[in-house]
Amino acid sequence: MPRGAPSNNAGTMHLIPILPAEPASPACAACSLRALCLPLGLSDQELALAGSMVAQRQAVARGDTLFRHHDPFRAVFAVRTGFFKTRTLGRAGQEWITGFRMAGDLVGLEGLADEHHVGDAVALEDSQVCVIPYPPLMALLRDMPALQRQFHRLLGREIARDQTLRLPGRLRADTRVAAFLLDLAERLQSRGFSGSSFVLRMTRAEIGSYLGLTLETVSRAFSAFQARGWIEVKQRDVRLLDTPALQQAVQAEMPC
Amino acid sequence: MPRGAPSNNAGTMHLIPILPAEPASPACAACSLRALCLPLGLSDQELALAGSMVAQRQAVARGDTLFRHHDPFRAVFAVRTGFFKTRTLGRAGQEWITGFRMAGDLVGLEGLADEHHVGDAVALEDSQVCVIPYPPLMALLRDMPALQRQFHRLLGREIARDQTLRLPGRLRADTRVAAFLLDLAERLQSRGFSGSSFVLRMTRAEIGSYLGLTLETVSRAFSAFQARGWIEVKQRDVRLLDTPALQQAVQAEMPC
DNA sequence: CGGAGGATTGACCAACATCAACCCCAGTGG
DNA sequence: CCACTGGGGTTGATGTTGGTCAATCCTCCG
Repeated sequence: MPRGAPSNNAGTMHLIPILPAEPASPACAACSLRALCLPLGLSDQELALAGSMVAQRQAVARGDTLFRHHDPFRAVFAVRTGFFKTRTLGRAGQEWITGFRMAGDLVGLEGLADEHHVGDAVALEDSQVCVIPYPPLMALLRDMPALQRQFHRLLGREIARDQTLRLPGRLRADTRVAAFLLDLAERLQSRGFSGSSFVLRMTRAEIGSYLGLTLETVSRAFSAFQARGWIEVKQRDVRLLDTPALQQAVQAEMPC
Repeated sequence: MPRGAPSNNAGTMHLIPILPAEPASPACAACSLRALCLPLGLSDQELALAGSMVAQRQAVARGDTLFRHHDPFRAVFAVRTGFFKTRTLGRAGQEWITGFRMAGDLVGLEGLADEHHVGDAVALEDSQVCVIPYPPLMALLRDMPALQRQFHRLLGREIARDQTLRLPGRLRADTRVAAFLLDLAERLQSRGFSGSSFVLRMTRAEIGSYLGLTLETVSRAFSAFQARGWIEVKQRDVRLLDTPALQQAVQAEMPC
């Protein structure tokens, strides 16, 4: 079992690398993530139709890429289980992390812009995604206003998110780390996992790259929070002991 | 004539504050921006329909807001003439600039997320926008696949843009400023203005806020570029003398 | 002509990056 | 079972970048 495998998410092991054209047996209607994902707000009848749009499930092993920079954009992906990072590779090979995606998130929306993906999506643990081919999606959006509305909602969320997440760029280092932990905790919680005790799926270097910090600075921030009794960290296991204190530290610097 | 008025954009003066329900006389079909804006790729017939969707034009005077944080989301706006900044206000009243918008850009897309706008949009010069109410837009997207495609394209561009523009957060100060100038120049050029000689519509403080720098650092970067003969700056007038040098300075640090 | 907001420049200092040593832990092979 | 290896994490010492504070200038506008 790979390092760091004790998973927040159930059912990520024993995956066949690709499940080709499996007709999405437990379709959207039976998916526990439907309240977070595209089908939110659909009627039962619409749910069945939406399920038919999901051409296949795909398993992505830890370390494999879901798509690479400049791949043709054919589909968006909904994460079912697992965890992804999205990144851009520099000419010198350095990695610029642009985001982390978990169950219920859509990945690959940047490809809407010009028929090509922007950056890579890499699985940080064995994962499973629903493949939603773009042309059928477009057609279905036309027929189902509720689906169209929800799709727009998710797109708007990405845009609004990036607009508020630009802000961390101007925060002090440990404030950024605190904001990162709180964001992660909240997203895990909204997906039914514990929001106070979880396993980091990414390295310190990846967190740093995402936040625009070095791995040492991230490590120091963790240590500082632990010294203050706000969190408990041991390698990748994190326990939030004083969420309000973290929130307050962030609020003090953040707008709204 | 207001300060800094010699404008890149024609036709920004003598504006009536609001042009209520003016039926968009020179509709999309006659608009010089249609190749940049929503109607890109529509047939003549579709263009006429699209024009009918634009309920009204609205004039926004320099300093006025187009929408404010948490205003109900009713419409997206297409900038016809002028220049906007989008921002978030902090509790202490400090301003966090999230972007600058010019002719042909859509503003207010973040509102798609949850029926409310996120942040304010403020005109940096006398401007004019097309008001595109959301319900009619949704309906038209349903009937016109080309419009739907283009709408998605613009949304995807926002998402991809934020993903690459997160990067400046990790660049050195003058590299960020160089990237900012180049981005501005390119956008102006693609809209038919000069890409090598233009007037900054925003203050050093606003640039700094956008880039996560102080106004002093922005000013120093400008001075340094000028000393190297790369640009010529005098107050808000900028002339790019050695674009390749600027590009190279950015490339050296940037990925892709 | 005076005032005010914006821009420039300099001196100083704090925060974070860099460099480096060391530790921890899992996996591997003898 | 233990020693070894290597990737990841922690911690400390030092240096650089860019923020802070402050003085001065420029330009527009009343």
